[in-house]
Amino acid sequence: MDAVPHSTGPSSAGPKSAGPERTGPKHAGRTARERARAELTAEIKREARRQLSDQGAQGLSLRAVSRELGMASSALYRYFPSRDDLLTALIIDAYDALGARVEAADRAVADRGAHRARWRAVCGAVREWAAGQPHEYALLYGSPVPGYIAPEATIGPAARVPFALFGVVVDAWTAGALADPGDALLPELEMQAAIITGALNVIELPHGTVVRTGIAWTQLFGMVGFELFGHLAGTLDPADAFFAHTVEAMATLIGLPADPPDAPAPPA
Amino acid sequence: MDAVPHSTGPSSAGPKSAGPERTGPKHAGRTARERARAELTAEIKREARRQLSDQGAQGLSLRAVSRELGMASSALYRYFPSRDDLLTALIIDAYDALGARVEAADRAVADRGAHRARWRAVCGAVREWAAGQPHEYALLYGSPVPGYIAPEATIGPAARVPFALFGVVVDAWTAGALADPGDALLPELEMQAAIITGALNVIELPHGTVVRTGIAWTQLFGMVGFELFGHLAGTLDPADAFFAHTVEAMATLIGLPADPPDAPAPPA
DNA sequence: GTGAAAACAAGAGCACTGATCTCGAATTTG
DNA sequence: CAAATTCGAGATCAGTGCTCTTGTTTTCAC
Repeated sequence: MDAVPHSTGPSSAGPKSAGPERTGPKHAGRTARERARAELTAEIKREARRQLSDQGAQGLSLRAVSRELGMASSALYRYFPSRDDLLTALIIDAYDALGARVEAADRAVADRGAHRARWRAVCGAVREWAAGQPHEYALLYGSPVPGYIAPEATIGPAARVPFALFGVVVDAWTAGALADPGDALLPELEMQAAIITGALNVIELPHGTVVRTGIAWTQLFGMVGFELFGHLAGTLDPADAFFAHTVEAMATLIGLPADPPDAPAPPA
Repeated sequence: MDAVPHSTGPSSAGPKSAGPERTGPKHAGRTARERARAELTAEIKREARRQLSDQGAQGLSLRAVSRELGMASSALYRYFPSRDDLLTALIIDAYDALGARVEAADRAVADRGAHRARWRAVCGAVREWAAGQPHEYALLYGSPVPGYIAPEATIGPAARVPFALFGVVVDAWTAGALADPGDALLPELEMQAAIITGALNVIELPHGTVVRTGIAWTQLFGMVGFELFGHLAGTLDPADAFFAHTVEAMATLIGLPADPPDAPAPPA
């Protein structure tokens, strides 16, 4: 997600003081002060998320948040050193919310061997989440907001969706349901596919399949973003059919076989 | 810069009064005042675009623009009723710049029958333009900036890229170089494909091909956006190979045949 | 030409914003 | 209990988009 290793350094969420880390993450908020701090932090984020959902990142105002919470604006800086840090915290939360939703959608498919149904579920979950929280989606996948350097802490949560997508493909492959497309790859791409395969903790996965899944990944977010940001208006605008069709087309591109007949059929 | 004849219309730049339209669009700036107005408008946009390229839409400040131009900030409102209107003007210009670049890249392929080469050229032009003006790309395809309602005047310029993509496909089809993929489409999608086909002024085009081109269109922008916004970092980050490979894969998905041997070969 | 009408630039001002600093009050820690 | 730390509030600063008023300049019709 971000190329610079030290990213924000001391400027990410939370107070910069290394502070009372001695207890470790045993249970939340030992002292009353710590508990109050955690609660207030959560409350700030909740109110900020509310404003974000209302008017987008542009309309998120520290002063408005503090006003709504009945505190001075300056007090907010004890919890988030800057507006961007608050935004970063919201970004991480949003990545995690989306990731959790997607993973849940995958898990909800009872038949773990119905790979195409799982693929549908994962893709559909992305679209549904985006439709439900358009501003948060825009925060994650739209233009980077400030000058911005994506903090290190976001790359983990951000990877959950591609992990879910690749998880389905890996399962299909290890189940023997996938054929090697036998694509010829450029050397650079071959190496990158190898790195991805390694990150997936899987013995082997045809590199052509890896790349095709990458194509489907970028396609999915391109399509969802276009729908959400109005670029499909006038042509593919009610995008339900286009989306459903495309998800199948991408599954076919990867090579996911049709599900057994008792699996949930494609919508409509 | 702008292609639409009356350019801004009543709602964007310019005073709201219908004013001196009697002369018609014969030649730019008849009276001295009109000429000065046109020049200043262009100068404002130029300076605004400069600031945009520097710090993104977030960093575009009316006051800074006026300061740089040596005028009072209030005077700027005679030319653009609001900051969003200035942004809208920049958006339209950017769409046109991108569209012109893409169309030029297509035209630059001498052999009009080398459809795959033209496809490569068009896709590559999108990526190159995006890399060259990341902030303007973000303005067009990132999160909608204000509360925002895409003004009517943007849809024309915005359509130039998909038109260029479809143009290649239509040419390939009319040249008999394309096979009907014979995709089964949902009724809604079938209707939308018919609408698109109608908008293309082409007698017939297999609806499956239309939809596949739509898939490639969304994939292209998803991939370019992901690269530009850093979502490929750590995996497919130097995206040249991935991009080249994917462009070919999408051309294959549509059914564009390989070019004749004397045509420019795929890069690398 | 001349006088009315329209367009214009500038300045003051409003209601905001993010951010910093200082100063008492509360709380945790030794 | 005392010292150290954390905390909240107020004042303040520089900056923003935008509006309104005032006086000047240009244009247009007679």
